[in-house]
Amino acid sequence: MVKSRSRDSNFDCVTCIMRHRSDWSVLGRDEVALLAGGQSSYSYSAGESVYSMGEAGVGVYCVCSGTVAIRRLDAEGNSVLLQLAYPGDTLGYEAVLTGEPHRCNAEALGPANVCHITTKTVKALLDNNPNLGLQFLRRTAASLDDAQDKLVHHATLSNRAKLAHLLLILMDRYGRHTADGTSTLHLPVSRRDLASMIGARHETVSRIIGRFETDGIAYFSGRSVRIPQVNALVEEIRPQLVG
Amino acid sequence: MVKSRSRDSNFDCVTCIMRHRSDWSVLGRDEVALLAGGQSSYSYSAGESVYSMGEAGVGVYCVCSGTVAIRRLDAEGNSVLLQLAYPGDTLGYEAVLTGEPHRCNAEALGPANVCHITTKTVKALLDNNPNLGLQFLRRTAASLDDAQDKLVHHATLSNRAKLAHLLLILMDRYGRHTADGTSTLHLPVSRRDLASMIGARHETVSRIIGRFETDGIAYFSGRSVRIPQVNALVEEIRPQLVG
DNA sequence: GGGGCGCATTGACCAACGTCAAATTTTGTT
DNA sequence: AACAAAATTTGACGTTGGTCAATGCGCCCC
Repeated sequence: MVKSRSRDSNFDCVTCIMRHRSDWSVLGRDEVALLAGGQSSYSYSAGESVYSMGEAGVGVYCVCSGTVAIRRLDAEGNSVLLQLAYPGDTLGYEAVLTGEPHRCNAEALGPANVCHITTKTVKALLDNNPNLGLQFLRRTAASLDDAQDKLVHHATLSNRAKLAHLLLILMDRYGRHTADGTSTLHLPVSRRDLASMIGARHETVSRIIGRFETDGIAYFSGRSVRIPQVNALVEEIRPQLVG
Repeated sequence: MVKSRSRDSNFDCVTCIMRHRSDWSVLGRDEVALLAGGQSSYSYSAGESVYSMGEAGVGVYCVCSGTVAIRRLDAEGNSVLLQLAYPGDTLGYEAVLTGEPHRCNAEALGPANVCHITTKTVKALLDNNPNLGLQFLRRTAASLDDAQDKLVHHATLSNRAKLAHLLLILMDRYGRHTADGTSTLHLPVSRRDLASMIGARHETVSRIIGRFETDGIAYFSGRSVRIPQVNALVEEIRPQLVG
């Protein structure tokens, strides 16, 4: 609910390194200038909201640094963490395209820089360069694919398997491998969020963590996780192998 | 697995009524002619496959009549019904856009007419008219929104509530209201598919149906459902109302 | 430094749901 | 129409995971 981001002029699309890994990489030199002209950069600290469910879209947002959590709440106030957005990811274009209010909250998980690009600028760029729209389309299709994979997992895996799977995904971005085969991981989210990501209660996650520790699969201390054998997590995902 | 669709020349994009309710409605007269030139219409009967997971995309598909089920299978062969596609819906463009193989199966649930538009034609149209890409983007964003809603439901609702919710959604398309407030519904899918749509086992769905009948909420006979009070289904969705 | 608040852990309990198996109905095919 | 195959229903049983509640921990703000 906090919204006290502060303006930050240190980020600029023209020189932004992340731009080359983002949807905006399809833009030409002139278009990047147009982008830079319609953009403002903001600094967020942990917990600050980028946009909220129900608000009208006033533009799109591009993550320059940090991690942004995309959440949706149901009628009873249960929060589900749907996606983590990383540098280079563009957020909030659904609201701009459809004119509907935002369907999700976007919240910085830690210190983050996020650029805001006005609706007017986005529409001008989409008119100017059709490849930008196709790029958004590819990105959205990938998100849809990801969401559908999650649906399949929710339908077929146990909570234990889903947590193991989630840890493997987080390993890709937050994990470090050491020489002896041990891996460590710094979780970007709370246990409650972990629970909402796999569709379980936070008490259940606590218990699964306890069982992971007694089974020697992963050891948790706060947000630090030590995983002796990454393969052991992979094994957890198969529901039950016959024989 | 069956794939014995038959060519059918009775459908033609130029005269197709569904086109005006589809993504292709953004096309101009010349573009519709181009579309019609790169298109072939096929008749499918129940169970026939439009495309399958793992196949390379050879174009996009537009549903003219009937219902097409979009399914995904996991490693163990569990099938999850992700989406029902109706006349006017366009399928399979992810594979065309990304060059990746199809991630889902598409299968006619009953007699259906589906048009196939070649990759070449689609790419020409996308080049020609940027609005087509934006239209695809809007559609994909809507699908993503839908999938995310399902994720929230999977995380927060009981199977009973999810089945009630699914029946309400199916009512919108397959339901009929009679004068006395009773509604009837002809299910387009089997109990197994119903189960996979809500992430439950088919035995569980059978039991929930039994409880709906003893509770006087809905009466099932084959694929016919009679619902005395639609509102009773709505009540089922709230997890537990305090007081 | 001292509340106060939210997060996390743990225990006890039990309802919901999955698994296995068998019986029954429906559907499709020859 | 008869048969085979698939879908559905039902029962019995065990496990998972949700609920409620109490306690401890960590962090932020005064």
